Amino acid sequence: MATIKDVAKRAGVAVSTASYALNGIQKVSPATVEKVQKAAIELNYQKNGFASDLKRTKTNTIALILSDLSGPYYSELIKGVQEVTSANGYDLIACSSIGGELSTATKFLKEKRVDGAIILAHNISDDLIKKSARKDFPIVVLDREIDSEFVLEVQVDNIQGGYVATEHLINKGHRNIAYVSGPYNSHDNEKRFHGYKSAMLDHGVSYQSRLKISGDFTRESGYRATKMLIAQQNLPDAVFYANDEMAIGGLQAFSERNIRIPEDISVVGFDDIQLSEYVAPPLTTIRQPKYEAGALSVHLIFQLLAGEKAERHYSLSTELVERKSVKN
Amino acid sequence: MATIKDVAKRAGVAVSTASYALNGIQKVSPATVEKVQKAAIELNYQKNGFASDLKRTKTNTIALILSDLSGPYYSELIKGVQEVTSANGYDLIACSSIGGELSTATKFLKEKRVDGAIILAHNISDDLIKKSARKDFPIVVLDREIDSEFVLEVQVDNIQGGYVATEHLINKGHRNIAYVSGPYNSHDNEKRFHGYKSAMLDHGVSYQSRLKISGDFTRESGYRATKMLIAQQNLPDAVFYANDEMAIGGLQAFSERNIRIPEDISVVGFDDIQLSEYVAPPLTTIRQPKYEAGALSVHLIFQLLAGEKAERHYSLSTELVERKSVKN
DNA sequence: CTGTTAGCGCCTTCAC
DNA sequence: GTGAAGGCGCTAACAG
Repeated sequence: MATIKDVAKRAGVAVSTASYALNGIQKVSPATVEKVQKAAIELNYQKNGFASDLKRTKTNTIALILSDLSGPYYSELIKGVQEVTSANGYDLIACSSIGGELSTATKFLKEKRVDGAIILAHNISDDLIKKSARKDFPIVVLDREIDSEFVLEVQVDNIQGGYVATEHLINKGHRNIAYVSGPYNSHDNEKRFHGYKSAMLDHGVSYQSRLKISGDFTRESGYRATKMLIAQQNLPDAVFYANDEMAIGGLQAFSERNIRIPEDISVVGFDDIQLSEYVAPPLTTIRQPKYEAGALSVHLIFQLLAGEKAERHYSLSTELVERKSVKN
Repeated sequence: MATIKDVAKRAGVAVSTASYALNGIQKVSPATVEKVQKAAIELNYQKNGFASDLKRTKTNTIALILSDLSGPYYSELIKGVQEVTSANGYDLIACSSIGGELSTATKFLKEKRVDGAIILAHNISDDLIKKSARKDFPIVVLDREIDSEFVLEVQVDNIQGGYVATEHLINKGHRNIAYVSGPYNSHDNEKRFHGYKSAMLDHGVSYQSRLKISGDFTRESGYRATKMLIAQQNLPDAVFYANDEMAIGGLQAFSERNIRIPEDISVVGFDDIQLSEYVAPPLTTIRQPKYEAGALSVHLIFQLLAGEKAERHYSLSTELVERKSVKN
């Protein structure tokens, strides 16, 4: 592997001159630049990224940290992040936090292998995030609240989403509305639940704790929760699932028992994942502005990197997507 | 930012000793190790990853290069790669090749910011791959053939897949079978088509070029191609779409014209994407061993990195998934 | 077991 | 406009 030294030698100049020439710094004569470039090509020279980063203490790349790279859910989010990142001439790498403390994500955070990070990964601790963030290493969190000067929060308004979903059900004449929850440690779940309860309250519908069934955001758990609901005999008028995956699991459970959606019972989900449009019946759900969340997050990172100030908290609103799983 | 020097000073030892202690090299007394660790914690020391990589000329991370990080298609593949990578104590980063020559992917390849790469991205040139690969930087390509000592090819047996799909249609009594193709520059498409033709030939079914309709792997193109097919009046008995996305577009076109699947016409796709199970009717298709492809690829990288020899070409076989889009 | 020291490859003052 | 030299933070001989 040729180094800049080799190039300099071959071009018959000093290393510094070669460096200037290669980096387009207006300090060398055109003739010299050409000589250097020629030598570089002849030697198939490629700069060593690490050495360069080490020296400049800047990587020009930002990381997107996800708990699971393979989740189809992130598609839109990634797109938003990617577009803005490259529009600003930065590089983006995605890394997974699987493995917790030993994960690639943790390593990149701790060792500052990037200039900033966007995090949507439960299994990265608040503590690590707080410790890692600093002026020249801003972090945006998408799934939690962290009180630190260099950590910004971009959130989807889950309370409003939960409220709208529930209100829709109420407006369609439903009163007895069950809530299938996400895991207890999920912020998102808590807020959706909060919205659900508020809507009930505001419309004079009474909430009883038996209406809350616990799930964990997986399809399987939605299936199980629904089975349980069915087994308990007295079925509610409608079910609000804290996410689409669980709703799809629920749909399956209902269909196995020949309970028709929406004739016998109405269903609404949350997220608007791609599948929701295709299941039978197509799922009425709450769309999250994922692309926007991604794009905004990177924007903020660049803002902080540029030394500008920014609000610490952002809330993006959701939108009801009406399809066919709610009785009219 | 504290450096190892600061730690050493605070612990009252030499830098090398601190380095050994921090890296768990059996050369320092337990007492010293403790002293050093204490100092490190007090100073909130974090090693600088670049400096470390620079010195070791090894990053312990491999890159997965995809043309579009946001494609849901890759889910399984990524999982395979991820699991094997972390099982070997390596880190994985995913990066996109959007932007071609200027992309993050290109930069990582050129600057050797990782120890090896797995590539599934049309817009990275063969030339760049050939130039980048070397003994200590093995590359696995998933979507093409490249003749170079340090580039390995892992492929799905598309010919066999195309053959099996077509044969299935023939076995079910179809004779007049259309093929909706992917883009012309796609290796995968070409092989699937090849399989299709072989199966026809082997079963004494004649192929005419009018049976081949061109598409480009997008849902939209499947929709358009199907519209065209319908407009031409004399509908075939069955359509083999070169991928599921197009088949799903086709399903929609048929449904708009009230052409029933599979009563009026049979359909088979290719890929077995998640959606295929949920569309109406559920799509009969060819499953690709994506997880296996990912896992195998990383395995091979590690093998080469360890200096072992490996076959240069691998072919993984596909499998027919029978659902409801083919008439019995 | 511990300390000294020489780079890894590059960038960047500072003199000339 | 060009060259010499120092150092980014870390590791790994080598000596003691």
